[in-house]
Amino acid sequence: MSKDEQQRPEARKPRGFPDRTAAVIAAERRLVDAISTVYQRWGFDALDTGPFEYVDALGKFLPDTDRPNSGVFALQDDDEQWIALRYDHTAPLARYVAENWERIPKPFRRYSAGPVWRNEKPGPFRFREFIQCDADSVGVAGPAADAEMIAIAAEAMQAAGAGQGEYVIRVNSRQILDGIMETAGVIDPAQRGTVLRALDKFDKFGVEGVSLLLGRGRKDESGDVTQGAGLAANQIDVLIEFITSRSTTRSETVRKLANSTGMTRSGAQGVAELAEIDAILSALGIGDDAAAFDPSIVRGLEYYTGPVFEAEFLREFRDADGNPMRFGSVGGGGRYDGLVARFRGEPAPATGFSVGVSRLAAAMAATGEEKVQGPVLVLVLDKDQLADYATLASDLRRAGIRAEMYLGSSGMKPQMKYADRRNSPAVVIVGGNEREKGVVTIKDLNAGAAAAKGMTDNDAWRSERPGQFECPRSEMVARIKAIVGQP
RNA sequence: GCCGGCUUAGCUCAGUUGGUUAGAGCGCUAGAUUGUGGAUCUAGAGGUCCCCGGUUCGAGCCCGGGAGCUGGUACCA
Repeated sequence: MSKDEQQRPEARKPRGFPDRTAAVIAAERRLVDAISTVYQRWGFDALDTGPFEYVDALGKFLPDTDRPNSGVFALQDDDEQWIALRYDHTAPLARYVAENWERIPKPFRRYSAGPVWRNEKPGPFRFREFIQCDADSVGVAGPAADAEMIAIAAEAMQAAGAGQGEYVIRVNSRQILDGIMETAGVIDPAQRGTVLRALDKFDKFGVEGVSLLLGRGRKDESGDVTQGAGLAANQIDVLIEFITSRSTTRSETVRKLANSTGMTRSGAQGVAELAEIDAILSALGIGDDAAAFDPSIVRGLEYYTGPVFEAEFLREFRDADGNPMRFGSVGGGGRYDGLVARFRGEPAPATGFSVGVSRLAAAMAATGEEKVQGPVLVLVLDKDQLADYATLASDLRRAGIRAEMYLGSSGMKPQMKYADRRNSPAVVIVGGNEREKGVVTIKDLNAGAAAAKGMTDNDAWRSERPGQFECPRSEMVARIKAIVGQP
């Protein structure tokens, strides 16, 4: 091995930070654009904060303040203060609002789209950097603001391309969850955390799995055991009955919850809020299929204080190997009344919603739903005619058509292959014959490929030249516009 | 983080009890075709058998350690 080779770095990529292809980027832009438009229309103003925040401003919600790098990406600044990349848009917003409290209008409504970073184990369609599209209202108390947020979430999902029945916003209330835990006799805060996390797994593990997690614990596929909450059978019954009390309509679910025995004061208040949210959603035209009440929704732990909601994309995708894959949650939000107050000591109620754009975009690109059309390619056959080829490409660009002159040094066949790989819609061919006649030859590559499908004989394929035609130079732009579908 | 599986050509994978020069399909490059992306045929290029150490006359294969990938689980503010 030469010295040179020993010093050569290995070309490798840190995991969880995917290289994004043109198809993914196109999907991301389309989603960010569509969702931002919804937020804008509902009266939110754009506001972006920087990528870094002080660790203490990101909050007590860090899992372990002694190890500032677990969960977030943190580093020590010149002045020895710890700063960290934001893990969502909500915490930075709370800091901004607290810092600019005297200047901003209240209620304060803003949206933001941009990357956030989480230092966690990445998985399929789960990244350490991803784009979130976020809307928040600060300074608004009461269920009307939450109902609005839920309606916006539904609109955002539709804007992202989810049709009727392809998505659902599941709604629950932290107050009701607190109430039911009190009823079940779960008092210890640590145990409450374990119980909430167990309830949140209902979607994944069903009644049986959640019961195990609430009781002794559960063994996973690999044989590893998850410690349970250690509840007694009668306590587990109360909680299981609660999370399965979902009905097909919001009003029926509310009725069931209201009638459930031993409901506490906090629980009753939560139920009353859901009833109000239901009424407003109905007035806004949000049906039971678009927004449902689901007692098994929990969403994280620390900062939510009231209604919580989760957006689920129901459409089934297939991965590269053709295996069906479900999305699950692509967004979430809820009421977080304590987050701004943390900085100020006076109440600042708030509610918000966030869509995880990157996962959606990556899946859409993976399923081929998002395909990027390449440029029209002007082939270079005679090296002494470069100026002429450059003019042809320029004429196309001036008409708004994506076009390039071939810049390599290869022959015609490699140029055709290049056009194919770029997913070009067409190539422009001008050789001696065409120049003499004052025409160009245009080859519609998609039409050519379609026509070639039935041909098995090479000579026929050669002589027929499917998808190919000559036209006067003056008609080139118009003919190519027709091929690329541009008016 | 915890538990499991995997790692051989660009990709997907064979590789016998530990035995000479490690294979296939696909892909890639070139030609058959003066100027044509598919198909067919022909030829060619392409390897640190993940890394380090051990056992052995001999290791892709056995043993120990490490790394990476992957699935489950935990965490997900």
